[in-house]
Amino acid sequence: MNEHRTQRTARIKDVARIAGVSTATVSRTLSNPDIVSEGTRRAVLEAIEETGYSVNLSAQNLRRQRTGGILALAPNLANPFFSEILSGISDVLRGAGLNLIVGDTAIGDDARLRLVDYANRSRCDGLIVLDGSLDPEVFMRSQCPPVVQVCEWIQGLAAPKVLADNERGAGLAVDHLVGLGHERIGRLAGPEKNTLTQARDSGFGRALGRHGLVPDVVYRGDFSLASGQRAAEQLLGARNRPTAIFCDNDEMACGMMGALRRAGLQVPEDLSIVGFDDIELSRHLTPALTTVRQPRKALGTRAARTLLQQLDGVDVPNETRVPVSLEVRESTAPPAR
Amino acid sequence: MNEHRTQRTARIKDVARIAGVSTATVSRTLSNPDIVSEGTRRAVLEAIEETGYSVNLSAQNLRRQRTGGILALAPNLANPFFSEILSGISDVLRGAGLNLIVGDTAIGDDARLRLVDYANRSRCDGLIVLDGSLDPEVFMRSQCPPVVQVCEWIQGLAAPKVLADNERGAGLAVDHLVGLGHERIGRLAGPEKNTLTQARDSGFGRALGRHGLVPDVVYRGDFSLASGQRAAEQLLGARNRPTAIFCDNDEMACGMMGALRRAGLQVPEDLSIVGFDDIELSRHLTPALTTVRQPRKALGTRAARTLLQQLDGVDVPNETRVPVSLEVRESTAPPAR
DNA sequence: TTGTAGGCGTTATCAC
DNA sequence: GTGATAACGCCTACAA
Repeated sequence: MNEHRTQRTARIKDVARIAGVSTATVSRTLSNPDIVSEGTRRAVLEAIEETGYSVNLSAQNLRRQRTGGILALAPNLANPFFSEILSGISDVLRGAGLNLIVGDTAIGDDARLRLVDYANRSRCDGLIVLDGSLDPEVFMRSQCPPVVQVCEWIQGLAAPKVLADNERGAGLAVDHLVGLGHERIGRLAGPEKNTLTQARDSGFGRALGRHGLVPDVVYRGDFSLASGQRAAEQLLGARNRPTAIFCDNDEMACGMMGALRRAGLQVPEDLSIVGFDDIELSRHLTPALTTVRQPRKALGTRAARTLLQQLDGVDVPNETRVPVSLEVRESTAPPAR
Repeated sequence: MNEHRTQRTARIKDVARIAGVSTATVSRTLSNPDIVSEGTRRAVLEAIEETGYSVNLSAQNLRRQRTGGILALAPNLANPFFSEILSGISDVLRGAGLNLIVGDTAIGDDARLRLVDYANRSRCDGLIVLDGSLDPEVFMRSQCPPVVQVCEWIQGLAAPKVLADNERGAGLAVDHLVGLGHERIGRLAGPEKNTLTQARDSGFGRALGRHGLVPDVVYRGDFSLASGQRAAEQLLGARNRPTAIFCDNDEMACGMMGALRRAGLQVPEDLSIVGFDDIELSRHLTPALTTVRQPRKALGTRAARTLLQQLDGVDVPNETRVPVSLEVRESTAPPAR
């Protein structure tokens, strides 16, 4: 209870002195309590309590040759889609005593250069990559710690992936729309080179094919609300509209729906819309959005667990598929006669 | 170019040996290039290039008595409101060579205990707190590094705050509604003990007072879409409805609006709604939401800069107010006659 | 301008 | 069971 003037935070030495043992014993008490005797342990714990000691992580990390941190690389921190995945990652890492360090890859030109610094054993013990547009080479150098990819993935990077079942999701959307009677089904897709978009494109095409149909118009967006709005404007200007649109995420669907309704078009009466992700908002829209549900938190936790296994030297599957499901709400209906 | 079998990553010693200098010189070349001679510098940089050396941060941190990380504590990573602030923080920290470590405070019962471990100099060089519901004591212990609070703040914690001008925001909303002719203005507020809600409550009441009015009904929510929906249900069941509602954030406003419209009520014809935050979504809703704009990214960057100044020993203002503005859109109109 | 050397705080190895 | 002690990799007086 006595206040020292110099509030220097306690070191392991201080604890050792007060407990009347060596620093080695203090260290053991903390990391391997079973091998110290009952009495010593108690003395040490008391001294720790008294001094308010907590281990210096920089020193511990140096000694243990690790950093205690996992770096998550996301294209856009501000996007709720990614932040919920991060939340899942965070949960798992905390349990493992690891810090979650986040890196926003959506920055200036120097971002790619910097990445080399970050993908380094001295910076982090592992990487979780949520951005499929990054250069694979960075992650293939020997200094780079283990990597896991989530949601999106990088062409040519062999690191394990944790993915939603995108093909199946697209299939569910198509089956639903065709079941309602739609035959002219368009698409609001993500960027052409995005692996996730490609997977859904392929699922979309195949599912249509099973029903003897072919894709109608395809618009390109960038997953933003604004790009949904832009696609709606294109759609409104077109002569021959599809009766339904399958969007690559809920935000674009939402942006599109807003613009369409503002222009006087009725959803779903004039046009059915299906989204992807099932962000929380979707059920609160009017009309509530029919969408393919993607368990984002689960994607995050799975990714983090996969990475931890890798760090433990356990073999992990090259690809983990997380199931998706269709949430049918109000934005889809049979096409107008 | 020669591949070693053991891909041991290069140390400062290796660089020194190859460059034919001492490790001290290598270190100086990196941290203070001006004090080494032109030729030596070039030799060292070449050796660094050749070995692919990058400094070991654990060692550097230990030596420098720092951690290289700033911990941001947010109540809910999955909430886009916070994630955009984090994005601003991330930008600034990266520029300063600091890692952004994120901690989700919305976790199990043990969270509060753990906090003590995290608010520690050996864990991070500084803290940015986005959660006003935390225990102030944790941040007042001597082991705790400098703290900055953003958006919300903790009663009894003296750490500098970076805040939106909540009182004024509420005032803008009220002035707008009163200007439209509303006299019975209700409120969908956040939790009673939330400091941010309190500030807006007070701004709300004062602004009404200036117009000779008093607050109408007050609903309590928790900033979630779902709680907006619940408030709408209460509202729908009430006899004597206000003609306008001022909500503490856009998500509650959105949840409320969705539920009202689903029940057949027209916004803004039957009820005007004003939100707070101006999240990206708000302009895409139908009707587009009138809301108080809060520059979230700026809040993040200001907070981060304030913290960096504190770390540099610069005096910082106890409170920084970031201006807000009213975005008038479609969800507000004169009250029905 | 450059080199030498001690120490940052911890843990693992080796004795006892 | 416990205690010395030698690293972990880097930086910075101090000396040259």
